[in-house]
Amino acid sequence: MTATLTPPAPQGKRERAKAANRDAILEAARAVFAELGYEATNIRDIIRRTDLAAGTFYNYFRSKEEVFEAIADDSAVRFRPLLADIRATATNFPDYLEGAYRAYFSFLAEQNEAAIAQGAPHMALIGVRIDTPEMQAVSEEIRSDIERILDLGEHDDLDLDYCTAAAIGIAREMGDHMLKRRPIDVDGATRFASSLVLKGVASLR
Amino acid sequence: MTATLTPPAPQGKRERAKAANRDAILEAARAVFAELGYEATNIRDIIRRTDLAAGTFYNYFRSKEEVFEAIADDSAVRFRPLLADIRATATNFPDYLEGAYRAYFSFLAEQNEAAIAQGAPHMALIGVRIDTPEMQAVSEEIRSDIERILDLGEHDDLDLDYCTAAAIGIAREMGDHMLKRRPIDVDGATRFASSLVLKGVASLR
DNA sequence: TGAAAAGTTGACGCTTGTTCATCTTTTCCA
DNA sequence: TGGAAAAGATGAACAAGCGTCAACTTTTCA
Repeated sequence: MTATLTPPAPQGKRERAKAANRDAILEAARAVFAELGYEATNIRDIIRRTDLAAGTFYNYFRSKEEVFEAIADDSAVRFRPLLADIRATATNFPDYLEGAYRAYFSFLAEQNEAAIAQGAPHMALIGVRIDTPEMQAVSEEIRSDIERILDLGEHDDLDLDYCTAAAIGIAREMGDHMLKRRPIDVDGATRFASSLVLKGVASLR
Repeated sequence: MTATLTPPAPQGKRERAKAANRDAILEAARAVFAELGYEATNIRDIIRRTDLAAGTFYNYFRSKEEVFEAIADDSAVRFRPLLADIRATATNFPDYLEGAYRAYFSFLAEQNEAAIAQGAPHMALIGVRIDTPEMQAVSEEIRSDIERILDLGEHDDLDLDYCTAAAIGIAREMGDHMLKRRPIDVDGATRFASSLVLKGVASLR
């Protein structure tokens, strides 16, 4: 699928090896989870796909659950800069909304490109959702983006928290459905989601 | 928490025992998952809370994952009749929407009552979502409810699938947030969700 | 009433998780 | 540049937990 974002400097050999090992484990885990599903996967399956020894796994992750979370977290880490771009560009709410949804739906499509191409054998990661710290950070960014760009005043009683939750819920659920359609229609999903929220929110202020 | 819906007739002794055992396992599993979290729980932890033997577990479920799914499924099974009530009563879209959201949010609050009362020790089941057959059935019911009640014609090009997904995504995500607030505000969540969707959808037709 | 069917039991063998003493590689400073 | 110290990898060994199954108990039914 995709390698983890490499931090800027190619530091000492030790640190590079560490990053590479971590990536190798994540990469292998992604593949195995997709192939066997979460429950059926065991740590030896994961480590066998790398050229590392069993014990090494525990230098990086404490359990299968932790690798799984790291994979999810990793996605959030890679998504953040895309969202930052939108934030930097959009000057009004409609543009922000549309940009953010498009960014998310395209990201999702890319992420699942490989799985989709080979007919989605297990899709282990679709339908099971987890909340990681990085994902929460993204939520909070979106929340403050909305607050700023809508320029919410004292007596605007739009419930910002619910508003963010609703927008994100739409993205998640629609994202799953979008991935199930052929051809994958990022555009349609983006238009649908952004106008729904735009008009819905307008009526709530 | 809550016992599984008991089927009408109290049949032969054998069948009654089977249902009771299954319920006992589900009940124990719910408690243990909530206490230890999913990953930390093992099958013996679950079986120890019942007066059954280890081997008996495998007469009912194949794995920990399967019990987990059964718990989720069970929720959907209990939710369905509530939704059926709404369907039977509501004659227009706004009423249906509001009724369905209220039913869902109250159901959610009740489900988590126990956990909330004791300060939510682990909340193992919040933040991890899974899709079970019963849950998909509920989705499909909602989809056809919307279709019928909006009386979608040939050239209405509202995307029914996305529409359902969006409405459900809002419920799920807002539901999590609602549970985190004190006091729990079913009313506020219901109003927010239903007007958002109502106005949003109106603009999309 | 008793024989067959259904279901339960828990000890056992085997898979998987986790640790750790040892070895290899890298760092860094004289 | 040499070599001691630190960091980290290795995999065999041990521990924990899974899932099976032969024996046993309970229920059904003719």
